[in-house]
Amino acid sequence: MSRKEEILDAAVTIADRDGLDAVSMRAVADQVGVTPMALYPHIGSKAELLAAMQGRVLSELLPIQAGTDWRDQLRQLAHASRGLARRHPWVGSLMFSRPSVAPDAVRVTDAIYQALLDAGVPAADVPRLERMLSTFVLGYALSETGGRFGPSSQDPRGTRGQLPDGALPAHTRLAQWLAKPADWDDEFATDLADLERLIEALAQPAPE
Amino acid sequence: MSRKEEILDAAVTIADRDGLDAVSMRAVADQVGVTPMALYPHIGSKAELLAAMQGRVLSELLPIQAGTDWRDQLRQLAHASRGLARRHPWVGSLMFSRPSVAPDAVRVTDAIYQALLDAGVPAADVPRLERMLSTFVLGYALSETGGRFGPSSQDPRGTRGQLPDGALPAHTRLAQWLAKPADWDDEFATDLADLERLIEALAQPAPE
DNA sequence: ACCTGAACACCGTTCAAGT
DNA sequence: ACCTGAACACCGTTCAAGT
Repeated sequence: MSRKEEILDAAVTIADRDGLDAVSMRAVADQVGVTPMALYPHIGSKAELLAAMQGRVLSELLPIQAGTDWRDQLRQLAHASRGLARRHPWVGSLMFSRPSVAPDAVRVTDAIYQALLDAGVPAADVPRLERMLSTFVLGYALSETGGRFGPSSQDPRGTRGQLPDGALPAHTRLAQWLAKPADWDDEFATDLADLERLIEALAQPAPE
Repeated sequence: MSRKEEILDAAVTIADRDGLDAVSMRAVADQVGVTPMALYPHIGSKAELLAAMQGRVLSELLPIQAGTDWRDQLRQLAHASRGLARRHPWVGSLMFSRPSVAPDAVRVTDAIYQALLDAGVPAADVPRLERMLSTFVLGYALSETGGRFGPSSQDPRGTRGQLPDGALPAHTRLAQWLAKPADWDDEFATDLADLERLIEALAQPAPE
């Protein structure tokens, strides 16, 4: 194992255990058993270290088993991406801050393109639709791991007190459904099913 | 203007101009003309300062003009949210890290609920669909401002060299459409139109 | 080539002291 | 109540020096 891989391993371990903020050059160096400055020849800078960490965990999405059904293919990739973000809760925020150009990341994009082509989506719409789907999947995963879907996101009881009566008519009408907590697994699957129908609607009758 | 508002103004000004990383207690204190420790009685901690900044700029989405058409309503809110994220490029990352429970943010959610109810979406599906739509809109905005849609996100020519020939068959097939840069305004509008159709598909014939 | 150690210019926050 | 100033335990990174 090269020193660079050793450094990446240490950084990922720290991020998984203590969060991205705990990944300091000093902490990584400690874990490796070396002085902070010894990291620089191998990783360049902290920004490059973060990019390399992202590339490394994205490889966990591979290999993609070539399915015959585009629906299975997209579902598998979506669930795998969400799983990845749950195993490495820090990766979501990194995904939005740079293009995913690591070779393994581009392979994943290619698989999504292929699934959309198989579905019969016009070639001109494929790149846009890939961005839309990955934006949703990454956004959902980041909402879960980052805290947007956290407690009180559904039940704004505390907030309602600060607002005049009747300021939230739709919340009142939906009180019954806002009361019970969401099942994030179910919701993700249902969202994907809706998006699958969106894809079908865009597909042309003759897929080739 | 209270001291707290003065502090929030200073923090937002710095973040808009130099990015979120430039918002340090020391920098904000400097801008206000006071010592760093003088901020604490007013804002509690840096984490609370960030939350307050988020709440403050979200208020720019108000007031929501009650439109008769749910389509107009959703489109306006989506474009306004994207515009907000472009005026304050730091807000996207904050949105994903905590529930939007500021009173003004809940008003926005209520307007979306109302639009979905007007569209005829079953009440049981409304909260889920609101989360799906806002996840997409916020994710799209963050992709633009954060850098995910940045250069080389579409044309992975550099990466392709690192991969064996034929590793990216779908990219090859789509070369023609991947070559020309995307128009992010157009793409956002097209995505919204697709999502509108998704909403229509979920709507029941009798909206009441 | 690879690593160390001191230094620089920063952080958020605590604490005791001033008015 | 509001603010200051010194201090503590951190940052990322440069630089000169060692092997």
